[in-house]
Amino acid sequence: MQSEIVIRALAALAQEHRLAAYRLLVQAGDDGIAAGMLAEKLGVPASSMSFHLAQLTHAGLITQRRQSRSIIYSADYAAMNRLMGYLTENCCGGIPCADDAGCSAPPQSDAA
Amino acid sequence: MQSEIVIRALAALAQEHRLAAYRLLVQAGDDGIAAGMLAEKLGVPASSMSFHLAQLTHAGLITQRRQSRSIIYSADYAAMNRLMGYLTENCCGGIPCADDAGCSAPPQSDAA
DNA sequence: CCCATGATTCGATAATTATCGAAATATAGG
DNA sequence: CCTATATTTCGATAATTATCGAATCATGGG
Repeated sequence: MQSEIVIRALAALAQEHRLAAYRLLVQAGDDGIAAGMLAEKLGVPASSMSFHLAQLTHAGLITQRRQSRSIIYSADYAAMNRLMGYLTENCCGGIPCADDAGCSAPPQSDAA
Repeated sequence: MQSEIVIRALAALAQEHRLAAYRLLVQAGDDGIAAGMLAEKLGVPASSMSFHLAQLTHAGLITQRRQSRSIIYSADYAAMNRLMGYLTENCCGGIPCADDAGCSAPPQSDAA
């Protein structure tokens, strides 16, 4: 995983409406949620919601599928896990971390 | 954990130099790294580095301590773990996630 | 084909964030 | 006390990002 996509993912999540949308999608699971429904739940105009969903999609954090006239968005859990792995990579320089540090990053074999 | 601090943390990490600095600190462990050394390693002017370190500090992701004339920064692992917990909170709406989804968020009792 | 619905794209504007030199602050040593 | 070092604060400017209405595109039904 390279830092450019990581930054895009972090930037995508670092915004009130996008974070809220992402969390709703995480909780929704594979069913996903339609764009219009997200806009309604968050009280955001459709065009703004679309802009935010595009950012999340471009960052690889969510996926979209069309279902009739609606576009259903879903969280991509694997992407989130790659992101977390990247952030804790080589934690503590390989020294076994104290438990209370909670540093539990698994060794990343696909590290860039 | 409330979303405001989460957004601050994500925004703090969503920047090239700050992400690089944070990762160096994660790998450095408790020894930490001095501000000047970080600036040198990243090829960033001292004043810019200071600005970025302030953002990370304000987000609660790193801590600082003075050691003689230097200020040593260290990663706060617990903060990172809280952040990850928040992002995967209530993953899949409580439905046991598929293994390949890698969704391993523990139940967050201190969830906001 | 026409109309309604759901969503995205466009374009202009407002708001936020990054950059970096110069000046200021803190610490240490002679 | 004076000087050197390490870092932060200030201030001005550049760059990026968010917002939202209007226009456009895609789908489905009558």
